[in-house]
Amino acid sequence: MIRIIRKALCWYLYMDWQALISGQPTLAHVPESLRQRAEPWDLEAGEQLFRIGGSIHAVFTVINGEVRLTRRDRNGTEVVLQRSRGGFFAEASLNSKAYHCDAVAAEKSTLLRFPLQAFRLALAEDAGFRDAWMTHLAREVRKLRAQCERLSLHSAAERVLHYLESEGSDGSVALTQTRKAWAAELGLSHEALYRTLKKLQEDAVIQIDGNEVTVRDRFRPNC
Amino acid sequence: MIRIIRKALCWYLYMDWQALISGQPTLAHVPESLRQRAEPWDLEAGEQLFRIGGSIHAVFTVINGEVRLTRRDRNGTEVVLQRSRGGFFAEASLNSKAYHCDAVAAEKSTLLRFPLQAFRLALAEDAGFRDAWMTHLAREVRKLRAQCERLSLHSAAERVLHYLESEGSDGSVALTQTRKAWAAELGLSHEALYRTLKKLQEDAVIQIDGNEVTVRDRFRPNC
DNA sequence: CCGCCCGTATGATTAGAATCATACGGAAGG
DNA sequence: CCTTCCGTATGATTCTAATCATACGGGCGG
Repeated sequence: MIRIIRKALCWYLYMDWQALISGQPTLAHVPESLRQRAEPWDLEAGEQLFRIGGSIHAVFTVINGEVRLTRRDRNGTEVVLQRSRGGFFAEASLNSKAYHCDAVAAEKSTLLRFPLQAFRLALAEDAGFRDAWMTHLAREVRKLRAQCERLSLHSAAERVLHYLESEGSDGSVALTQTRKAWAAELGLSHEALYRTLKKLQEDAVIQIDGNEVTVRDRFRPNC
Repeated sequence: MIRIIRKALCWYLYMDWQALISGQPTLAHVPESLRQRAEPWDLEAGEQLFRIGGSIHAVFTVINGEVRLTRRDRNGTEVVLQRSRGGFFAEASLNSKAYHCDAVAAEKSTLLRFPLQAFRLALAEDAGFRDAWMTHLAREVRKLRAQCERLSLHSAAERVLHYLESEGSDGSVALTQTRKAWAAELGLSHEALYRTLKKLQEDAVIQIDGNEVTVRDRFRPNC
């Protein structure tokens, strides 16, 4: 009887993982032993995951929804350190004893919770998982550095073109998100993005075909 | 004779490493075997480190100066993916075969060059170094995510306060860089930063004492 | 010792994005 | 089927930070 239940559970989790991996490739390398210890966690908007100073018992990844890591200054003003709409967050908590910020679900969200010790053990013992984790972190660093450079640009058009060049292949990007979300990622109001895209199209700098945005050739040097 | 030279070399490198480590704590965990294979590299302004498509033979850390990772779109416009003024850059190249961008020294710079295979070997065999590397990457991710949030803020004052809260301890930061450099990190013109600091001081929101910048208490709730 | 460069600092002007307002259409839900 | 909500889209206005200009002082090299 128990065996049957366990089988059903395994099957359920198998299905689950296939779906998760397609959204987050890093999860493909989570070893079986750690998968079995992962727990789905549903949160309502406003629910708190952990508080600053609290001891760390788990690491999390966002399946859907949004989690915000925040701090309050002594005047009570809230400062958002990080917004996560998918993937791991607070990766540095793996090497910490206590949290350095608060975490709250900004909307109805689903997370996956990995017990800290099990995660650390998996990293220590499974070389494949460890390599995947280092690769994940390195990619994240690369992506974030490019995003910082982009956000340092002062014009909306420059940010859009930087995005196409740095996130796309050969100046072409297939958008996987809404334009409002894209605007937020670019640090622009959605109105500014709509206007900029329109202008860039009119000036024949880019070409938009549904969700496919491409930088056009402008100057064809005589060669 | 060779032994003596080797000894002198070791002494020289030892001195070197102590200085390097104080600037970049991550280097403290580089194992001896890898240290011996590290080579200092001096570059003039404009000199190229590697080209897009080139195969990867080494990883680098910036000792001083500035390195820029760039790409050119097909119209020749240069896009800066990353500027590094200290520390490792292009960490993701550890897991790549070929570079995905160009790298050029933006000014006269000194780097440290680690042969790729030796670096990988050290990561695979030295658990302490590996942990330090993962910690380094995780911290970098944390810092960059906070910086992205900060750059997404639209007002100069908000960025300054966010910086004090996220990079400082208890709302207080000891600046280690010039204000011009700080302005660049905040994505502001230096003029805008000077004005904002002045205004925030006048409004008694912050207090500046040399390089020490602190958020002041404003509302003392009756408690 | 003098001149140059750079960081600091402030004023005037301007460009450009945020904000507020309004509208439309499609999807989801009652 | 109708209502509601959200993403898309555009116009008008406001506001802030970029830009240009100028000035001052300290450090460094000739």
